[in-house]
Amino acid sequence: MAEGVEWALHSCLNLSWADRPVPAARLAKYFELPAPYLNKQLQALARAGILSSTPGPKGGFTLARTPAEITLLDVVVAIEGPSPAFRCAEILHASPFGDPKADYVAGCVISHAMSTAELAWRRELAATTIADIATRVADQYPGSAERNREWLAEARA
Amino acid sequence: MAEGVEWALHSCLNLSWADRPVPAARLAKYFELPAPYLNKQLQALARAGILSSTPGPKGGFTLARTPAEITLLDVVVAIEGPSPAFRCAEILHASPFGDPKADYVAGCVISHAMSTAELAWRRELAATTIADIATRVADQYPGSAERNREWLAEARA
DNA sequence: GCACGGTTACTCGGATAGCGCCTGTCCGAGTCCCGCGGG
DNA sequence: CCCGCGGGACTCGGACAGGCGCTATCCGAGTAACCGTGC
Repeated sequence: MAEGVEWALHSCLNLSWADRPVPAARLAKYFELPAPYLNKQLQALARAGILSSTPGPKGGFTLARTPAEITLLDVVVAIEGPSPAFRCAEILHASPFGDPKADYVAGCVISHAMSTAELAWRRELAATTIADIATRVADQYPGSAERNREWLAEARA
Repeated sequence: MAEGVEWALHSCLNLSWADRPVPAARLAKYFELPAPYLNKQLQALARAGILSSTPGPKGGFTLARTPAEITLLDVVVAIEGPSPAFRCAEILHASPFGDPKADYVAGCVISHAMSTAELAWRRELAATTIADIATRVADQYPGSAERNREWLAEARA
């Protein structure tokens, strides 16, 4: 899986603590990441309607929705794309007894089993929101929310 | 996900029908796939202990275990490798309040959530065996087992 | 003191190289079958 | 007719190029804040 997914998730979590737009460079500084590339990932999140971007001074990125309305699946799909990891190439079309005009995405038993497993994965991701993550972090590391909000609001580097 | 996984799964299914060794070239011909590359995938399955290879004429690949003892997860792991799709890079180490010597694979809430989802996926794959697939195919496409066994036993192309 | 316009600096946004992994290909080592010759 | 042996062909096994997607980077368009000026 693309490493940018991890960055995007942590960025969304950080943005859930901030109370005003945070520039991509500031978020990148937080994890010592290359700023231009993180910017690219945040753009993808903005295109997906997860983030809202405001240009100009004092601008940056903000969550476009409530943290409770952003699931982990939303972020993963925004970065990785909507196509599933296991894509049935329908190789049964070339098999000796295969029907060239059959729909093997639906008819192939193997494809069906893999899709079922992947559905379980997606269901799990869709059941967890950024708000859930934030709650657990607050529970596990008290005070981190306030610390991070202040840090993100500090003078830009 | 690597496309070779699909080939490996279909190959295992075919081998569960065969009653004697099948050469890689014959399996490749079944799906009109490039033989040398399919051979490479089958080698990986053999290294993982899923297939058993016998050289020489009338040689080829055979299932090393009962179809009921081969799960989809076994095949996926043999091809894709054991490392999970989402690998926590522990970027929290670089964060302003991060502990450089903390274990963020276990401590990071995001990493934990992603691992949970991936575990659900693996659990689903581990619950399905090649024998299950074969049963469903026999149920859905009657006679296909016999047809395929005969075809695989035919003169090599 | 207030309103307004120009300047400035800061932000996102998309277009552009570099690298690693998967895909695809090749040839060599090993092994079993088959035919031939001898007993 | 039966047994042993050598040639041959077929199999796997690992080493070698090519292509695509993720990683990393840059510079330009747009916009809001800020400051100076005039009223």
